[in-house]
Amino acid sequence: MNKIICATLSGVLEKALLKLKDSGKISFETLSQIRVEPTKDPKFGDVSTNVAMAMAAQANLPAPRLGALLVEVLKEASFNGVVESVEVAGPGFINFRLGRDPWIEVLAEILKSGAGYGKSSLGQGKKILIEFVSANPTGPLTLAHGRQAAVGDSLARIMKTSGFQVHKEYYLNDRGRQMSVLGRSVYLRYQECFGKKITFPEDFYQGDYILDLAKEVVEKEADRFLKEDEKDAVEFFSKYAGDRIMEDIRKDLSDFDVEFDHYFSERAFVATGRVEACLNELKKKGYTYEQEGALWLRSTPFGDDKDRVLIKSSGEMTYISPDAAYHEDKLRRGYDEVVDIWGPDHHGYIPRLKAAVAALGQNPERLKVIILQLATLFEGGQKLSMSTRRGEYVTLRQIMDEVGKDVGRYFFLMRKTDSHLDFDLELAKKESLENPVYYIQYAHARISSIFEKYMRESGSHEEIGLNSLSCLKTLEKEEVELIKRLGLFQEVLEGCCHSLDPYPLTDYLLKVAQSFHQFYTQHRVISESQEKTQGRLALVKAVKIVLRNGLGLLGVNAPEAM
RNA sequence: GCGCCCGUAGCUCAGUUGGAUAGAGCGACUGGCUUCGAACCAGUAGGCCGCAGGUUCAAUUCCUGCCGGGCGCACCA
Repeated sequence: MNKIICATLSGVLEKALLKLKDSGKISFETLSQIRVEPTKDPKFGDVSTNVAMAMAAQANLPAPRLGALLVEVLKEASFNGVVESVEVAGPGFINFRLGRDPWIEVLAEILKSGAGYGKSSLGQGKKILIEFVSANPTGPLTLAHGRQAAVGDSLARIMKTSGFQVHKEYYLNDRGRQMSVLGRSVYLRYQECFGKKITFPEDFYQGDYILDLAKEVVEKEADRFLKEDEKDAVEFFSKYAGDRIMEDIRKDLSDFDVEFDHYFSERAFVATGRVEACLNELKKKGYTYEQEGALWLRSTPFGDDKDRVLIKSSGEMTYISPDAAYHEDKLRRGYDEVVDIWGPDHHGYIPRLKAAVAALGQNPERLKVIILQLATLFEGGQKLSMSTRRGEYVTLRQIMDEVGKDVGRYFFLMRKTDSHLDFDLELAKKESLENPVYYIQYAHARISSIFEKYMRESGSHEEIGLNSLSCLKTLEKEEVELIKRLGLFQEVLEGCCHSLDPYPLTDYLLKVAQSFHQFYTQHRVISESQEKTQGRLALVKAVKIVLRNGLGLLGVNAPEAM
């Protein structure tokens, strides 16, 4: 909430403690850190502190007794109308109840900042590179990519708002074995189109889209690849299929409101010779050795649990070679922190990559990996099983078609990144109270409708603004709760940055909507009293601002009407 | 076997730098629209916070050991 208030109060508390010490009523050596925090339950007042409990042992007094002494001193202090009452409760908490003014200040700040409310300088301009999705261009984006896209993009938006410079990157794995298998898969289907008998290997891409791509080529190029050399043909098909699939991926992302600043091509990167240079550097530093025809990285001294192969005995690079070079490159590009979002199946890869990066002379601490747990799709309590190999999976496109972008994004974000997510399609499709997205959007639409009614009936077109706040002479319980909630916005965003997880914001917005609905059913905004009406319009406008800004960070629309 | 994640209400989950009587949504039950959108609100029922120790004024939270579930431990990516 209002940090200034908390800081002021802790200053006052400190003085009170010293005063008690001077008067000989208590004794202590060092002042333990004073914490003043918003309460979670209004019956404990608005803000509370644990000093009495923290200092009890030193002062050699029971906490409630020390609390009582402090309250006595505090009652004599002047708070300039900020604090209404102070009392000691429970095991020794000192609870403050605030007067009207601090709450009006919170609203003033929101109305003043408008679309900028929520911005902070937490990041101090630190440069962050966040890499996510990075799906191989060998098939459509799936449910799992959808969650990554939602988390990565929303986290980037939140961090930007919190004063970080954020750059979003997609690592395009457009070379290597996978691409060649893709090319071969399409090539086989192509031959099949001309009635040629083929056997389609199990580890090739099974999905229907492979056949679709083959048909496209038949249409455009007719049978010319039947005559061509297989190697040339496969090369063409790899490139063609990869490019076409990538087009679809970009379209999917764009429709999901996820825009990358940069698509980083592995093929182009390898072509620069940087990967080789890194391998040479490792050799030169003596971090490699040859064994059984392969080149190994001595990664164990850097915290890995075994050494890793960089170049296979076949002469091909393993995945780690270009990946280590890529991460070294990212760290050298001048970012303070480099964040990756990976699936849980890659978590074992973290020590390996960090070791490689460290061997290349970069500080592995600057590399942060978010392991995003999987999402399982449910329909009416029934788990939908997926198998990429069999070509049975649900695509992000299907999700968007079925539930829409707003619901999709919100659902992907409504669990911690650490937690497995059950995505209930049936619930997501419901346009009812059970669906949290509608619950929040409904609050926003309701407020819009209040303004519409007000404009219509009063004929006024004046902006409701700061000057209306003075009309709020007194505050009802529900109004205080609502304002208190609104004031927590920045802190919630800071929490998201700290834990690298947009989840807390989804929960917060739900609570803002709840506080609003509670207020709404208890009190009327537009009433007989001009003054009350003006004041409450200012209040709900502030609610609208927070909902809109918050939803925007999640990539969810804030509709005027539903 | 080793590593990571998760065990909290019937179900899905919050509870992030340790705080007061452990919360929310769904489901169940009860009540509230002549009034700004009832896509809403109020109330009731429902708990060995997986188990056992430890750290301290205070542990769902931190540490250790077990139990149960998921995932990983490649010259795959």
